[in-house]
Amino acid sequence: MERRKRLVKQRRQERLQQKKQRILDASLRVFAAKGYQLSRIADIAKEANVAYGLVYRYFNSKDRLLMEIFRLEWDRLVKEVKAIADGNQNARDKLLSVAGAMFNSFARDPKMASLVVRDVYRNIQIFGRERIEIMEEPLRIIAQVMREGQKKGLFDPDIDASLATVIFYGAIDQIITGWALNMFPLAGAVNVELARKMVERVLVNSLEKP
Amino acid sequence: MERRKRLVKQRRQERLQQKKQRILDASLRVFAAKGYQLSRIADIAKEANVAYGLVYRYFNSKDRLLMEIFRLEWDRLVKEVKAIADGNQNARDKLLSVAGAMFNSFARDPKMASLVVRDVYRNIQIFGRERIEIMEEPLRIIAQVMREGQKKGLFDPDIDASLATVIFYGAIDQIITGWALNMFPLAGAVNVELARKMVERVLVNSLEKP
Amino acid sequence: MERRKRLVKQRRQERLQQKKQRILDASLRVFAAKGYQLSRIADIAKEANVAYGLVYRYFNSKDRLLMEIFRLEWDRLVKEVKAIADGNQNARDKLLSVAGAMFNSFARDPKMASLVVRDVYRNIQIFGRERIEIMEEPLRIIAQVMREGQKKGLFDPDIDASLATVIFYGAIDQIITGWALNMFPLAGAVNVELARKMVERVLVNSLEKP
Amino acid sequence: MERRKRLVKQRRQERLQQKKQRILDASLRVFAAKGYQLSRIADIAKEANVAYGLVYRYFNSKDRLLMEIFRLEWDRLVKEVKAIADGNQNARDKLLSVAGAMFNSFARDPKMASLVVRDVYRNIQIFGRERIEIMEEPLRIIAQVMREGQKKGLFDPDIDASLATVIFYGAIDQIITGWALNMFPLAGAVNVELARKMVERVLVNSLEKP
DNA sequence: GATGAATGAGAATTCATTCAT
DNA sequence: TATGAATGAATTCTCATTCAT
Repeated sequence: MERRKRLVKQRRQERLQQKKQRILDASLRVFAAKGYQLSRIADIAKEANVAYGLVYRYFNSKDRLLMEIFRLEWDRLVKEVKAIADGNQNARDKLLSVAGAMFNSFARDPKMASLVVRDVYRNIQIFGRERIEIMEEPLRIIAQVMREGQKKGLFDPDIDASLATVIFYGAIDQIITGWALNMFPLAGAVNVELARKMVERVLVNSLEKP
Repeated sequence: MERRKRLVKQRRQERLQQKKQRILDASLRVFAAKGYQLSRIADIAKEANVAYGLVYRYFNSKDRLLMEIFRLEWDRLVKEVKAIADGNQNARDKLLSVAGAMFNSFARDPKMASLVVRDVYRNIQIFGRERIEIMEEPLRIIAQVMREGQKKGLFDPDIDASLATVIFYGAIDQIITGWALNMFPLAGAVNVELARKMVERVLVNSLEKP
Repeated sequence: MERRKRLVKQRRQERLQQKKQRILDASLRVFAAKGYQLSRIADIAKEANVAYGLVYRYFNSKDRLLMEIFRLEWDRLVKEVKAIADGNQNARDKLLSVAGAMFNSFARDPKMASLVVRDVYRNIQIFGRERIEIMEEPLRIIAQVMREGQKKGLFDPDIDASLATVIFYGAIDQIITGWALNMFPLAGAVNVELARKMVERVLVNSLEKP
Repeated sequence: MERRKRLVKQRRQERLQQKKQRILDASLRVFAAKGYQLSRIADIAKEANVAYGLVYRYFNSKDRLLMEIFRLEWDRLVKEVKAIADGNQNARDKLLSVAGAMFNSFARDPKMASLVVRDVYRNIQIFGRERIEIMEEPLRIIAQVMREGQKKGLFDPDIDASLATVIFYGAIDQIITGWALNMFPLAGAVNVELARKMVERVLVNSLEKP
């Protein structure tokens, strides 16, 4: 008797979770298609096949919805990057792994990446300082790897670590942006392997001590 | 008699031009301060000390206003970049000059750069495909320099020119973004000379044939 | 066998009654704290520790809930006032007793009185004509006492009984309102005895035949 | 030439003022008919024959609109009451004049009085403490007159001035409420003269020193 | 009976844009 | 040309009420 009750409860929980996920998925589709500003909650509700009051039960506002979508992906990425930074590889390989992780993140879910690139970024000011720090997290980690590489004698100490960090991150970000916006000159080609190789060839190698 | 008329006409023209300029300047200040979405035409009109109906006489819409602001700066930059590409330097020096031009462009007018970085860039979907091509112009030119360098035997032909272009452009763009948004790890420091040097050290050198 | 069944049934009834009472009590607290308009059913359900669907099982709507709360107290008061009017005292003492009953009603349950004063009273239009008549009941009774006093030669027949009724009722009501809203000049002091005395001194005495 | 310009400007000013007034009048009608809560800005705009954005140009919100309507009337009343209190009559005549002013205020504009009675009062909590003080202003003034009467030896010093104030004010307010809501036992009859006389007979006389 | 997820009508408010003067 | 009053479409969010479990 007890067991059955628990089962029923659990199943209900699951169904709710599914519904939340359905809204999340629908939002992603809608945001990705029309952009944050042009998306209406009504569109999302329709896409998810729920009443739009329900969107507000799960997410308190349109902003929160965007942030939640973003956090899910971003936290995963940051965690991954952090794990790489905390790993046993040398600084050089860490950077390569970070690049790989970021590229794969896009390959895995291009719509999400698109959304992050286009909307979260642009709306930084709406979300306030707190959010910016979240977005800067990968930069912090990369900077730390850069300095580690210099300390260990692997990277050239004459290189400005801050700028190198920004260059590295910007290069990767732009590649992803190019993919996301289908920009010249990357139009059409999402080749993670090549991107990794080129980052290595053009960027990472040159960090080494001459 | 004729001459006087012409003079009067000319002076009037000038006064109008001045007013248009005033609106343009005001828009830049307002957009830069609050971002495009949060800026109201009323704010701009107030800042420019004109009635807001007047904004519509000179610019057809808020979008046009942003685009026009953007075009002014962007066209200047594109022209400069194009001039560099068409010049007599070798490909390597051309890239360095392009980086320098872009950095200086920011140093000259940080607000404008901010605006471009934050708003134009991220509003691409609103402005439509046509705008994207304008924004890609520098990429086209840089790509062309890359290929020229490879053809001339200066750059390594094994490097993927498209990706190298994106990496180069992304790195510069991210540095400017970092300055504009006062982002970690560049917060506070706008050092054009150092940025140029690091781009050379980390990026451009590695393009050369080994 | 029969008896046990009845007992079980009775106990269940009681439990239900208790739950209804809990909702009623909670509503009172919530309405009193935030006012009718700003109170949400969810607040009440939370305060009562029940699901909010349950509120609808016992009360058909938010309006009904307010009315039911109100009726409980109001009916008690009206009954009391009616009993006084039907009693053996002379008209003069009846009025004093009515004033006392009203003041005590507030002293006994200030929150309820507050609610009546602030919300029921001012929501009359929402509740419709039927409700107004309920609210006018005490006025009817007081008017009747007034006329009785005049007929018996105790009160001055030149006084307009209607106006005197309204004056008497309004005075008492305002005193209670002052207490309920903590209004100047009664702020802080709830002195039923003094209020009774002053009503006698200022109002009731002057009704007598000169 | 100058003069004509000024004239044009002035006429425009007048037309604007008229429009604001038209909105104010329409609001009063709508609020009075349906009550504040049930009135929609759209109703008011329609009644005033303007677009509803315009309502927001003149009044920043629905609340402000109600408050502005209220203030216009209330300030007039308070000023009148204050003038009476500051006048040369003795305290007794001052009270009578205050009662008269309040009654006339209703007779002059019953809809307004209705609105004040039903909505401003009820929404006191929405408008916050500051508003309450405005509403208490007449009470302050009356209390002052009461005390003046006692000091001058005209009124019985054994009477509690605070309570007497509340009784006096409550009586008048209830009479007006009765008229406004067409309540028993005053239904139908708005007789300012009789009301004045009765307040004198039943209330004011009894304040005097025995 | 009890729960709380789901529904969706409803209203306030904003602001780009138009237009009469 | 210049003004700023006027317009009203568009959209978010709330919350009483219903209903499946």
